[in-house]
Amino acid sequence: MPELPEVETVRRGLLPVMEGRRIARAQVRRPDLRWPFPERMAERLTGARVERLGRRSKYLLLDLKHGETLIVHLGMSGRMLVGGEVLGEFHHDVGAAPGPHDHVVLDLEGGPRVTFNDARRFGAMDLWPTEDIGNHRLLRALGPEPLGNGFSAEALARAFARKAAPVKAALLDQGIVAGLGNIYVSEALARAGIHPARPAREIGRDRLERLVPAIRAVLEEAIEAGGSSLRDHRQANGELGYFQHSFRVYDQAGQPCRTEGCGGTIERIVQSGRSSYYCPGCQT
DNA sequence: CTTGGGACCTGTGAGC
DNA sequence: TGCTCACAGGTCCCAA
Repeated sequence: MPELPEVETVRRGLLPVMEGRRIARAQVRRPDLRWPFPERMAERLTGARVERLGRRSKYLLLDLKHGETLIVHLGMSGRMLVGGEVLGEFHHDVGAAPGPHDHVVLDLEGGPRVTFNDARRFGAMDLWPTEDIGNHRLLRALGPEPLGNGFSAEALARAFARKAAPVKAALLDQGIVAGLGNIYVSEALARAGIHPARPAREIGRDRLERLVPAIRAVLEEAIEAGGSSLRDHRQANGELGYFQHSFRVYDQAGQPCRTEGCGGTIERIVQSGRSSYYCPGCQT
């Protein structure tokens, strides 16, 4: 579910609710998500003030006043509910009582209740010293932020230099660039005119110079649109999650290519067990 | 070292 | 209506 734009949308939604506020009470309703929760997580969160709410790749980072950071990953189906609103996955269930998938509940002092809900439980949470956050096992091997200064055609050229793997797989590798997922890789490759099966090392410098801004543009536009909402029937908040209407190829198999004068038809292929979408007419 | 496949989970929609 | 199957926005871990 959530790739960088969706996680950033969640962060922006939580910001006014959580930043600067104390967690009056934390409830942990099961022992684990993908991994066991850290020792005594509820106690360590209770009473903690959220100093800063940041993001690294697809991870939310809540810096707490006592020097620990709460690391949150939404996995495939993780959502954050604020009061009755859903941030991150824009399905609804507004106002529903705590359900079987409401795993962590945070009651903020003078603020609403924030609930972490994750049906599939591929998500994760951990607590780690803020000063050492870069060494956390989940964060230490991440590549550059695609919207940051460390990401460039030069950086991609170095990472792709001896990679025989398809460019689709290379861009999903979080150690090469952090935050892209299945949707935005397909969308970025479509914008750059690159076939997803092309071996990464075969892509020339000129095309990498097009790929980098294509990645940045698609992420920025998606953030602007509040991310992408798939498989939802309706929205609680009309301002959120409209980027799915701007997909050029993702989930568009059989549809005509939107590129001017192309006339191709979008195809779906499977690469390392995951769907890739592209236009055979204008992606080479 | 690289690469691909399996594993982890639950929910949903299509087809019969 | 109810069943089965394919598939879903991620990524760790391990075998080849």
